[in-house]
Amino acid sequence: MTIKGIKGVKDLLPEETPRWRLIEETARRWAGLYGYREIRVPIFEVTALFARSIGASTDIVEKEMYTFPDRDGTSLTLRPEGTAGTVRAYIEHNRAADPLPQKYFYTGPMFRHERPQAGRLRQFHQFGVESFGTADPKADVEVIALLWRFLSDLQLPALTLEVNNLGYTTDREAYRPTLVAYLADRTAALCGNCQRRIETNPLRVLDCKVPECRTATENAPALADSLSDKARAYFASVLQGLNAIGIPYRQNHRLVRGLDYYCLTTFEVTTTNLGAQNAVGAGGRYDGLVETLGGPPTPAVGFAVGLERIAMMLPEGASASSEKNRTIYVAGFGERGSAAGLAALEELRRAGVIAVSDFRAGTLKAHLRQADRLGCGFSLILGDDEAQKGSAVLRNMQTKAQIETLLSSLVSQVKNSLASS
RNA sequence: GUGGGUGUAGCUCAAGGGUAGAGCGCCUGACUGUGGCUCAGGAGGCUGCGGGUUCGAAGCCCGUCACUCACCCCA
Repeated sequence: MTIKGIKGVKDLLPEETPRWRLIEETARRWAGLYGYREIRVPIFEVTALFARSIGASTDIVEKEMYTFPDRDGTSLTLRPEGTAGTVRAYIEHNRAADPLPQKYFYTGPMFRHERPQAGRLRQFHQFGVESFGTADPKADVEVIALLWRFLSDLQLPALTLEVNNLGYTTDREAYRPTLVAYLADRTAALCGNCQRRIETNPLRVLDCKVPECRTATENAPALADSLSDKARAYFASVLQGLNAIGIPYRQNHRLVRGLDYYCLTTFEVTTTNLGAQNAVGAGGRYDGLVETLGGPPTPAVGFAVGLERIAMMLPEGASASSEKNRTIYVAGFGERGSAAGLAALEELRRAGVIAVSDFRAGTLKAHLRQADRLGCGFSLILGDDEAQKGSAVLRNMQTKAQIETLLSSLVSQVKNSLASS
């Protein structure tokens, strides 16, 4: 029995990595343009970190974490998301004491033990940003703008931005009983899951996709109606900011995030063709989290996007710039020719020219076939005859034009040809 | 955790009880030092695995594993 990869964990083969580089480079570029700096935090942390930040009763913590004991018995967990570790690092290094705006981005693998399906894996990748220490609604606007510009730049189809106001914790605590009372009156009309949710997470009932639940909650009391003036004013400023900079959004009063730490602004960007999933990225404000994890009271906003989901949506031909036509294939054959070819390869590479060869090929025909398959712009033909003369033949693979060049002036000749093609 | 679908050549898929096939890809030759195109030839399979039914199983039955989609939940 040969060893295979783990369920829900995928290899990215060389054919696909250019698409991924395009996504990652675009993400880094936009994050940089907005003044976010990269942070790299560990891929695993003490389990308690995630339990405390994400929320002990969320699905992620209850049943989806890769948790294992360290040798001394400490419970460790592969990170299921990026915010917890970033916050931990922020606190641990006392970044609050630094007078600069604390704006971070991260990218990397996350782990959740779920049943894999389209757009959902056990090891998946996220890009995310966190803005610490700014309570101004402009910080929310900035984060949303960054998310929107980044995804728009990639030309993902049918992007929609939905925003909602969850209010302050006290607002939700005030609203919860009225919602529960409303739902309790019509449990029969709700799906089984929602009947359970009345206890565990009543707000989520509003976000249920089952049509019966949607109609049943049609006239439910809205969270928006029981928000405090302060929360309303805050959210109004966020919307005003989005209007001012031309970010199109839709208000969705039913939008509820799955993680416990969100407050005030929440948002989600959806798109099509993601199978049953439709969220590419989501985020919100989480003012209480830093304090919950033992840091000073710190306002914060952030988002995360799923890189696999972006990759699924990316137009077919999209990829980072190709290097193929700038590559020169060295066809060294025959005893002296292949020896001279090896030297030429190395010389070209040290001079900054992308140079390749297939050492399995023994004949010129086989070499040129490989050059063609690799899509190289030029081939350097170097057989025994040329080696004897101290020369080589440089062939333009498109035009078939060939020029003979001395090996002593190889690099300059090749660079000239590459530049003029 | 629950349910559906699918497992046949490197890839995409045919064959629905009677010798396992096609397209693409790969290798060789036509072209002995010139790629793509064309033509001719060739290699490649315990039909996921284990049992059962049958004279005979890729096919039917049972089990099992893998992949996949969906529920749940989420990025």
